[in-house]
Amino acid sequence: MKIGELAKRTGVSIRMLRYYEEAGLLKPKRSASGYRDYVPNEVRTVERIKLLGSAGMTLATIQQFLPCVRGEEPVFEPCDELRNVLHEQIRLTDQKAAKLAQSRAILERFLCDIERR
Amino acid sequence: MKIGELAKRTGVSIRMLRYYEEAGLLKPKRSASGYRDYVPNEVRTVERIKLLGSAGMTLATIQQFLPCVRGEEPVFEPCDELRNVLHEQIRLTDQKAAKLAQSRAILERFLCDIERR
DNA sequence: CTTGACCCTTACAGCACTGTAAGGGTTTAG
DNA sequence: CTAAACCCTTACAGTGCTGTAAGGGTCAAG
Repeated sequence: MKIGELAKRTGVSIRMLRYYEEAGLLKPKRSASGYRDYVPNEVRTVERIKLLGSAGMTLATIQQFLPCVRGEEPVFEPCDELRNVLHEQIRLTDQKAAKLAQSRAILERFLCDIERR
Repeated sequence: MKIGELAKRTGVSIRMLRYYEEAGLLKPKRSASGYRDYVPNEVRTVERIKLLGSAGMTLATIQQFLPCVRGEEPVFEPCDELRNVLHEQIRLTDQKAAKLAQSRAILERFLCDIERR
């Protein structure tokens, strides 16, 4: 499968598929002429990358995490270490959420001040 | 007051004070030799910028908002329009928070999957 | 006068993507 | 064979700050 088709099937732009590769998340073989040649399985891998990305992970983090999710078996060895990544990720998310809640409170206060002029 | 002192008093780096100016948030006079000369009042303005910034506003947004907060009187005319800015800002914040909550849920799910291997 | 502390401008770096463009091969259908 | 449709690499742009460095004036104290 060439890059264009993978892009269509996953909804991820060609640009980003190349970027994923640059980040070490995909390693497609190359045809004689240098075209990237993806195995059908990669479709799922890309879906997983999207999922992890939507969980707020950086590509670098996803790279640590992906081996764990790759393959038919959902989980395996290095996951002991990856649990930490996950906890850390959750911590970061909560932290951002807290900051956001604080921002919201400030905005709310401004709104009150203005409404009641 | 020169820039170094304003920086010390507000805890904002010199770099950022110049950046605020570039964004149109501060307009200090210049001494004969070209040094920025801030009036004492600017200390409060900078504090307000920090506050609005901590509410998640972009400098561009703060610029729209600042005239409303500037001056002794906390609020005045253009605030009818600024109410919209504020509502929009809250909407954006809620939107980010929602996305974050979603991310957290995904992470949580991963964590479960892993814990229960 | 000299030195150290300050100030000025311009501009590049970095984060984490994402788009787009330039310049140039490959493949495939007509 | 030719042209459209694809693919390749390299690299710059933009977002929204923030730091840092280069190259060069200004000011105050000794």
